[in-house]
Amino acid sequence: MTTQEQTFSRGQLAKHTAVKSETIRYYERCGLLHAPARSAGGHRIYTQDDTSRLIFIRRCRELGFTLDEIGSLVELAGDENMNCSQVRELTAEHLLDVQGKIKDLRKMERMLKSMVKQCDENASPNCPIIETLSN
Amino acid sequence: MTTQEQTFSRGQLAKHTAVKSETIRYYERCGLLHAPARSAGGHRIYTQDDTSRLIFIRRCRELGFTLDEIGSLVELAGDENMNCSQVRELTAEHLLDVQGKIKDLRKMERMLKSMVKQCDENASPNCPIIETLSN
DNA sequence: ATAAAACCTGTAGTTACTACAGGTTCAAGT
DNA sequence: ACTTGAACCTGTAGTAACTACAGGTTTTAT
Repeated sequence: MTTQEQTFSRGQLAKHTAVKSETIRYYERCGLLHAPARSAGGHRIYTQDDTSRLIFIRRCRELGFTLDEIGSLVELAGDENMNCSQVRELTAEHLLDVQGKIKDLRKMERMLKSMVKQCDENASPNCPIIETLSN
Repeated sequence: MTTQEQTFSRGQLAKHTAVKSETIRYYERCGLLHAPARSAGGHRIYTQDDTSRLIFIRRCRELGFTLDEIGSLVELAGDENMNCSQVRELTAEHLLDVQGKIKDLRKMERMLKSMVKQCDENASPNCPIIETLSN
């Protein structure tokens, strides 16, 4: 007796994984998801495995990994004799990336804050924000 | 006697403003820069005014404003009876945007840091990063 | 049996550029 | 005056990660 595995339509998979159904199709085109089985009428049929994989992908996206990076992670995750250090390296590299972005944004934040503040304290008819931007 | 104003080719404008020459063409297509005068042979001829405007645009970009937002800012800046409060509002809104992004990135940073740390402390053969991502 | 919801495909739009290809003009040196 | 190489011209396509159609087919529920 084979275990009867649960299957899902694209819409159902979308609900279970919180990934939009159009995005699922997109991930298939990108090669992040395997092409699934099809019904007689041509509708995609997904399995539990697809659910796990898609949730994995979604988590990675939430952490800001690019689809390319996720491709590598998925591959590494599925590798029998997986090299944990490669995963660590990929993650550490991405962390640096994120930290770089934070640094840039904080600089913007400082500038913007000071501009708004200047504006609030301003009495002259000239807009201090425009002045700052024009120099 | 009319003041002889200095003019620039696209490449020269690019050098003066630190904006790439292809980008200048792009900004013109977007309507951020006016279509400039042309030489007999069809080359663009820029003036000091274009320089100022482009530097303004570059500063805005450095602060993370979108081209749409910059369009509004440029317009407001050129308005005789400009409403400073509109500029302030646009800036304050953008500041919130930036702060939101920082918040998101910091969350990612925390997660990624903890994943890398787990990995470093790990002795088991399973990769803790992959485990975390798979749940 | 019917009707609505969900699905199918392929394509085009989004942001802010960047990178050609294939041709023309300009500036400098001889 | 002539030549040559750099800079310019146009239009189009590519990037990332989706999203949003249009126009048609299948499933599902009543």
